Amino acid sequence: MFALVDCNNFYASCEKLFRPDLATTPVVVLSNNDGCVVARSKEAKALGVKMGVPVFQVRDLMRQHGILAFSSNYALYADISQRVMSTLEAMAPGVEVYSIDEAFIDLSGLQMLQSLSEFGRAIRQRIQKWQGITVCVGIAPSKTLAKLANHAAKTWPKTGGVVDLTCKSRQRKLLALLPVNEVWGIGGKLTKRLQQLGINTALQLADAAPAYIRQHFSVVVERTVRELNGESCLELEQIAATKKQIISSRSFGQRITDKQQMREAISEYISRACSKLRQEQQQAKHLTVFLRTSPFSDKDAPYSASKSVELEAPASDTRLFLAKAMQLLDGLWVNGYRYAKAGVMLADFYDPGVYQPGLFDQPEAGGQTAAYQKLMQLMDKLNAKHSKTIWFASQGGKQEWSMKREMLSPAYTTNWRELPVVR
DNA sequence: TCTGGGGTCCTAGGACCC
DNA sequence: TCTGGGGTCCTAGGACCC
Repeated sequence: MFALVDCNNFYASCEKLFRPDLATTPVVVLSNNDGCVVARSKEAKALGVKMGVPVFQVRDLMRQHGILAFSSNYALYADISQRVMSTLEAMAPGVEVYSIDEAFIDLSGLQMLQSLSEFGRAIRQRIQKWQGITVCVGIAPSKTLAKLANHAAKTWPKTGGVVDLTCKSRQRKLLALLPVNEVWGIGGKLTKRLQQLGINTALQLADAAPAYIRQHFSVVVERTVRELNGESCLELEQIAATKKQIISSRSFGQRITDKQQMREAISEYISRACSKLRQEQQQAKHLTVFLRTSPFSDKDAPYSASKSVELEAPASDTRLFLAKAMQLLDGLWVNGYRYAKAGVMLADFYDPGVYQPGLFDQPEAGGQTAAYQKLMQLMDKLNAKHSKTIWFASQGGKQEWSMKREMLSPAYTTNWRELPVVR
């Protein structure tokens, strides 16, 4: 038995947390670069602001109704998220942190102690009281059903924010009400293809023969069908799997047309990616660099390209990756385009020390020495206290291309200088 | 003028092996 | 006239998630 705990309007709720004056104000949170709406308070939803819409398309609507916008403040959201998750971890032995605002809980065994809906309500009350964040709880015998139960808890206030789908007949009642695209794992493309087969509701998908679905789609969709029938196919994953790739990329605050600026941006992304890599205690053997113009502009000439390189041996040395990335950039850069975005990707990971080199391999110059390790450790340590204490000259100082964040709220809980003040 | 970022998994098809 | 069968590995692309 699983519970899915999901924070309501998470980013928007975080923004309101230290702003009681905004309790009933419609609020939206924007994506990086202040580009799209990625979260909406319930007031903003009611006014018809759609998820994912570019801000410039709803500017009038926002002005008209006094909708307040915030730039993404990940330092704040990540910290509040951690507090919510540790509250959950204190209440149940098995917790899988699934995303920044939701977690699955293993309920097996807990039934003996109390009713599951009661447990759901207890979670809700405690997080409301301790973190000031409202959550909804869905309870069911499979993760996919727990997701739907949570959806129901969010949709119908009468439920009090907790829905228990233990009972088969309640499951079917809910499934009949929901269109198939509400099911976890069924996106736009699959919805279309399912509809062509006459499958429109979640219940119709649940009642399809698994073999038939396997034949027309894939094992993934087959698993979804089984899960919808209460057969648990997806386990609780408490230990986060080691990453298989690390991407660092950003759209630019303003278009880049100058190669030197692009070198700075790529250097910045390499530096971030390598520091993440060391945090994971991994080494990477594969590097990709990509850049592109805006896919939305119809008057700019489009250009998108990527190049990759294999290192001779896995590494996590920023300097080594910087050098390789600059070589790749030389092969990618074409004068005359207005570049909108670039990024780097590290892949093909190894635990330090396990890679078996080829007989004739030369270790990359400056790659794996003890001195390098000390240098990187020192850099990481300095930057952990205050990010950007120390950086590579190639990352640039002014970073004129860096992302727009014009409506950023304070890092209330993670920066001494930005603590909320009570007067 | 202005449109996010970071991931995972699966499949099909080609290359290659014996 | 008639030209195999079975398998692995890798990659690109597609789909999904939050």
